Amino acid sequence: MGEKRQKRSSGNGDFTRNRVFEIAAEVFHRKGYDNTSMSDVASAAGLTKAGLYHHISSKESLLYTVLDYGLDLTEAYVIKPLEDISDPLDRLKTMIDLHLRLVLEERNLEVTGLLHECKTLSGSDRSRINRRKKEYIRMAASIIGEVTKKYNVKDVNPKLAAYALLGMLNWTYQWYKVSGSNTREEIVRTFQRIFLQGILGNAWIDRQAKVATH
Amino acid sequence: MGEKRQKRSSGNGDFTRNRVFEIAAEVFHRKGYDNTSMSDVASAAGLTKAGLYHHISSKESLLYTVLDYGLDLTEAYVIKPLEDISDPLDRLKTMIDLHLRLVLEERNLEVTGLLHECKTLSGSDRSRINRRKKEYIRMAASIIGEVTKKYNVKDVNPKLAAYALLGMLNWTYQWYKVSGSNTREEIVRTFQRIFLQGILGNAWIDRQAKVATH
DNA sequence: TCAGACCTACCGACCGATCGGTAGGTTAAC
DNA sequence: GTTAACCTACCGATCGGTCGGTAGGTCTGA
Repeated sequence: MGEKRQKRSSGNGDFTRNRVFEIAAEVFHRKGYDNTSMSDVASAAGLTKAGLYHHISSKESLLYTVLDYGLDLTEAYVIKPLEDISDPLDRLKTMIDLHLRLVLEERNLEVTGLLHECKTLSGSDRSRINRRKKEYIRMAASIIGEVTKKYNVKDVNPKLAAYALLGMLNWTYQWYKVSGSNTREEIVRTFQRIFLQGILGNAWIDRQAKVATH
Repeated sequence: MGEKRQKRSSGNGDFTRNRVFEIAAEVFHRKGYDNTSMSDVASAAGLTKAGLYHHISSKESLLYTVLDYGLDLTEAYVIKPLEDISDPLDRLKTMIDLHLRLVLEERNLEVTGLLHECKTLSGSDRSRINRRKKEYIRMAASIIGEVTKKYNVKDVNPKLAAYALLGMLNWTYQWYKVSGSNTREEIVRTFQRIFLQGILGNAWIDRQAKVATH
């Protein structure tokens, strides 16, 4: 947001367009999508409404772009890095870490926070977003399933556990303040402990004891 | 919702008013507050807009009433019953049970689900709602603190744990379907296990073993 | 090199629709 | 006849979106 205002010229279309997306994400997050008028977005971007509409086609498409970008972030910052981790428990532990770092980062929070209130999207747009969200849940449940299998935990439904975990992680946007008293590291540590000890029990406790003596 | 349409008459004011609140909660929940027009609420209640305004003073006050009622429900269905339970662990376990039963009940979901998107409220209304919400968080953290103290758990921050728990519980409104494959009982059992074993570890496992042999 | 065609980027003014809310009248019960 | 419970008809404001037009850069050909 610290970028200098560019002189009007041809050829910097993508620059302005991306700037519009960033600003729209911030304004939508701050005021809520429905409470944000296109004039609000325009003036926050240093444009008039007509000027804004030169870059986008509709308010809804603007929201869709922002939400889709939020899912791109999730893929880049969480899903992709996990592919390199072979041990299920390490993968799950890292997933909690990366997911929290994503949603607690101020710049990303503006985007990812919006993902939970996309009722406004209609038809195909909404189902495209929902499909990507469900894929993420599926991934989480799959990791949890591998972990419980490896440690022989029988009485945990992976899908339900995934819902519990995503609730813990995503709910942070309701209470986390960057300037608050909880550091990100403390949150990560606490949530990892609650969830992993929660599903694994003794297996987790033994492992922690082993790590401590090394 | 199954109530017969009443003939116009004097003296049934409270009846109609409460009906308006219930219907407004349902419509707000289904379409979102900002996307719901007062004509929508009115026609859902079998009134015209002017007729609706005979019973309420503004759209915002209507939302406030609904949210406040949601917190009344929480107090009646969760907070009050807990006061009779002296053992901290029992109290925490029961709280998870009651909270889930509250938010998974279709009729209440319409009201409690709205509590998470009250950005629209302005000034004193919002702070009044937020105060009651914070009181609930404080209560949860306090119970957790008692439990960890009793079982000598040192490395769990009760406030952070409370946020984790409320995340698990409240996030259900994002995925729970009454007709879905998970029964309420299964959800309650799983969430109790994950959270209680998550913060207590061996103490919880030992206790479960003891209960099983009795 | 320079005129002119063409482009992107943007603006002021405006549109139809819809919003929350109201003024003032009507009906029915007591 | 008073009053609660509604109605029809309307208001000003604001919404998402568009229109015609313009400033100024770029490309092309003579």
